[in-house]
Amino acid sequence: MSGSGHNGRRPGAVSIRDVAERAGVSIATVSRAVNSIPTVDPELARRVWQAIEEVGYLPNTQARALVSGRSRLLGLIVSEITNPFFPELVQEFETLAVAQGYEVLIGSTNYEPARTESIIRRVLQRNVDGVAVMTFGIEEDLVQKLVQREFPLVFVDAGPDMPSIRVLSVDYGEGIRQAVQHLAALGHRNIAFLSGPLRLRSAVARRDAFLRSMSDLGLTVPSGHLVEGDHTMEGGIGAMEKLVALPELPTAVMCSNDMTAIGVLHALDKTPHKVPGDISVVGFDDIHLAQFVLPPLTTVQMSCKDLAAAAIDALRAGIEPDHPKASQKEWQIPTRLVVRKSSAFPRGTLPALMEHAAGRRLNSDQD
Amino acid sequence: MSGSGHNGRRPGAVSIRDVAERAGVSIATVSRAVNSIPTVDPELARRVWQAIEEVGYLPNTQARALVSGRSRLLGLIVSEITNPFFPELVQEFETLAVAQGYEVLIGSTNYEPARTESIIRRVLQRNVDGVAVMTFGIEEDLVQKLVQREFPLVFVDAGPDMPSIRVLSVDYGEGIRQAVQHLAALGHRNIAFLSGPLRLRSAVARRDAFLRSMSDLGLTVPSGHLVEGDHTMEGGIGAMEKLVALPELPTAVMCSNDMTAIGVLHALDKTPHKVPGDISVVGFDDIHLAQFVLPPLTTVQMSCKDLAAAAIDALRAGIEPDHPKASQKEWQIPTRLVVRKSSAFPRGTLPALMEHAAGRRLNSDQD
DNA sequence: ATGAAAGCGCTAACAC
DNA sequence: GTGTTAGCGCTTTCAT
Repeated sequence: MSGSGHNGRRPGAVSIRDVAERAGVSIATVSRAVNSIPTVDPELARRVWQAIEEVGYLPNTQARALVSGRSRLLGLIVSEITNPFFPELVQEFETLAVAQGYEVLIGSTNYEPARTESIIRRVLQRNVDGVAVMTFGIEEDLVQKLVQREFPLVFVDAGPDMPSIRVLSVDYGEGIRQAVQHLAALGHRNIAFLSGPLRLRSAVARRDAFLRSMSDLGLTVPSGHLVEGDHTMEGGIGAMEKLVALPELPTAVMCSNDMTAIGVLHALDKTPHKVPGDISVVGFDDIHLAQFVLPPLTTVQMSCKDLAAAAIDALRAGIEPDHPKASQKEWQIPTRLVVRKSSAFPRGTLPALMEHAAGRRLNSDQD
Repeated sequence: MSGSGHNGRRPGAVSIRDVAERAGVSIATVSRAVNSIPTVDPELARRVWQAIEEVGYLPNTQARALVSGRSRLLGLIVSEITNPFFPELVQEFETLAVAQGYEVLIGSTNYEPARTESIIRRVLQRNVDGVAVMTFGIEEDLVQKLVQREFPLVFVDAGPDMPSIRVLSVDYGEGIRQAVQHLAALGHRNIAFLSGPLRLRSAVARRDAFLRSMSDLGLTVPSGHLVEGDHTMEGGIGAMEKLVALPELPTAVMCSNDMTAIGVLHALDKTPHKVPGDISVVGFDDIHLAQFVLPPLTTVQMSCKDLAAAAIDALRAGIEPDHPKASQKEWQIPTRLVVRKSSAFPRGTLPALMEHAAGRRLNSDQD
């Protein structure tokens, strides 16, 4: 075994030299075989692969990264990994990244500047090839430091207009319009909206999309029916309690995300109001949990898979010099309504009186 | 700028040579200053740090790892990142690791051999310093390959008896005993158990702890009241539906994890049985969600923070030659009952008749 | 206390 | 087509 330098090298470790020696070739040939360079003699290649097998060789990623200048490491920055939406995103991102030969360095900011700072440093030091910032909000410092180093960067919704920056543009409008139209078609005229924290760009975008959809239909939203939440279940409970305390209750509530909607379900469970009989509830995100709450949640789907796939595609476009989409700057992410059981006719409408017959046809998901 | 080799070095990157040049010292001195070697002249050190500041130098982790033989990378292998327990664990693990100067390479096996295989390869190639296997089950191949390379390894519950392996020993018995005694004290005699998938060592341990606690109290469990679930909400729903179909319903149901218990809550919501009026439900894990379901879940807490802290401590004990606990092989993880609102007197018992008065005193959590 | 130089494992240019 | 070699950025001897 060749490795016996001054350092604490792991005893079991095997280097390219061990393979070369065993196969009776030079280390360059081993390297070429490993990297599938076509010009290597088939017979030699065979010997190399056999030697690799025999000694259990695995190329050292650090060394590769050092010499090639590419770490094959992708940074993924999310706000909080405890919010159920993010693990699903992380999972998809990781799966796709690994499938494409990349590793993922995850950091969650928790909206804390200190953590954000630390993540940036780590990402820089590990020399990641690119960073996807999926915080759904602007973190100014973060942008600054990263932009300055000319890292390929992907943002959601946001994005200073710089050459190294690509943007995933979520089409909030489409899904939310579908949802509002769905509720309006059922007969709802009085629809409240529980927003996310308005410092988040995406929360503002969702709220605005809702207001636009409403006014397009000639519907108005009294200011009391626009409540700011914080994208947590607790926030949803709090926001709904505010709504319930109002003299006039809306017949439907749309939420900026599913966790908020689930909070609404919980808050209403403590009141005599039934979902969807008295109040319809619509979420946003379509997290896994949404299908399993009671009643199953009607929600606007923003597919984690779409998001993750687009993020990686955009990142690679920035990383790999001759990627087909190297000059593309924007990736569109669609959204769409998924109708389940938390939305129905408002009580007292004619369709509601005919509920048994009509409900089957109009409010159908899987039946 | 020194860096202009043959490779695609990032334009903004700054190397140790740039700092040395700027400070008018050798790269060795820069290295020493950066690593706080005491023998470096204070004045020179000051100049070095100033230069570092000016050029925005960050040491390249790959190079450091290559020469030192230590990557300061910790592998964390979990079963499925979509199960809510794991993100919480990952979050804690990551926070603690970063605070202690380590990075985390996460992999989720999803119980798929192909993914497991890929994770091992990645972990080996990135030359992680140690791996925490928190899958709560044995994955034979995984153990084999990792053990063979003499990686410092941490397992939960399991663990072949090898020098490089440390074990986190979760004390399932204590928390589960507390839970069973809690239910028995309330008057329950007929307690069912919904286990996890029995191929998981930890699921078997939980079930056995339950059975032991029951027999210690002289209580028996008819075989129909022992149902195998799969640690998902869907599984909990399915298992509870089986139980409901039985001629004699238990008055309390203990579950192998919280997701199963939440499934039980959902299943019962579709029946006339009320929780906790008709049936008490107890979970295991104490995930974040447990406090927010309806009713808030009485559960056995296995603290993620404890688990993560112990895992990192154990890993470092194996990695760092003169760690105080270098020879310790086992870390104890306590569990404890957290009483919330999903457990109460069985209907028809005397205490239940006096519920209003007694419930306050005996079934208290935060009131 | 400081600098020169070797070398970690690998890739890529260059020579043959 | 293959081997030799320089060098990625850094730490760590070994001289001084």
